[in-house]
Amino acid sequence: MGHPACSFPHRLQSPKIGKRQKKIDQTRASGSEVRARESQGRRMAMASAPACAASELVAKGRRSAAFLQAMLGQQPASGAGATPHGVQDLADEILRCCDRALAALHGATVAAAGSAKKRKPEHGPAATPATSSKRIRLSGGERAIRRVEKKWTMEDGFIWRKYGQKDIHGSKYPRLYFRCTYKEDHGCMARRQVQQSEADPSVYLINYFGEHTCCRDDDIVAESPAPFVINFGASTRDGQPSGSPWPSCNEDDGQVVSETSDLCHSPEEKELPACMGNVAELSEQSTTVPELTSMSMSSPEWDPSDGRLVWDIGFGEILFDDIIGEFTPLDYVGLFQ
DNA sequence: TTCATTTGACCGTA
DNA sequence: TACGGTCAAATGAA
Repeated sequence: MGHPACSFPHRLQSPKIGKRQKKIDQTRASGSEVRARESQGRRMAMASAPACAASELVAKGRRSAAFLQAMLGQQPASGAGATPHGVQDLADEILRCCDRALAALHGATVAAAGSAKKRKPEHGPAATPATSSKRIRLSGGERAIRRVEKKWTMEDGFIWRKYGQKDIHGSKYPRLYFRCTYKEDHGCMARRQVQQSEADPSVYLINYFGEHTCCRDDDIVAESPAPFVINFGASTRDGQPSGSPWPSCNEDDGQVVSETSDLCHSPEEKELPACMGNVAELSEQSTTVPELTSMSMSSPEWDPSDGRLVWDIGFGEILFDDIIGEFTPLDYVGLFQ
């Protein structure tokens, strides 16, 4: 399946490639078909299952911490049974850590997503889209669409194979070159370049080139685990705690499929437009996005006055409803305290 | 033993 | 000629 953006540099047809292809062919000849498929299945599982499981575990941990916090809050404010302040702080810290872990697991896109929605254009001159598409010239001379993303993690749900690293002139951090692991198996031409932001080393600037064709193979689709489904828990209009507002792995309905862009999104981006958000799409909807460097995440907090989760990400408070409601009916959102 | 990563070298472009 | 992108042998990890 060809995509204009997938055209590979013509150097790949050099004699060197013949040498490399020979090695690859040898490797293939030595391995049985069964082993290859097992390996393939393992890799595909690695692509999403661990993140899924980790997300679920962290969400569980967060629920437990939230209950603990609630229990502590029910303790009398004074008297013999009063909760030590440090314990409350500890519970808060656990919640924050869980939030950040979840954010990291899903590309930490929600902060940018939420802020992109709430943020007013006059907030800061340095606002730049976290994602952009433009045409650039590749080394081979051809042009291709690329997508640029800012993320707090290099993980995007795909399995990448690093094939190079280069110190970039005038840049403090090297640029890492990745191609899809399934380039040889499925001819997937997706590539990406990852470089740490100089302004904020915790932020990765990721350039995507080409389109993932590996994820379209029927056999892989059949082997791959169930798509990452968002479960916000049962409707809790009665206010009963029923689960985390964070996504978790669930076979229930409620899967929301986002529109696709010109490039293949990662499975998680496809399956998880809600809650954790998709920085690419959301940022494309808005013209400006706040600088990631100035954002600080904290736990969403329950506002009993109007029954909403409020999320302070450093740009003033953002209503959790605003993030979730963008994609999914609020009835799906299980609010918890 | 297999596979992924590292890293120096090579090549094309500006 | 400088720079960026890619290759592929060497190396290390599982």
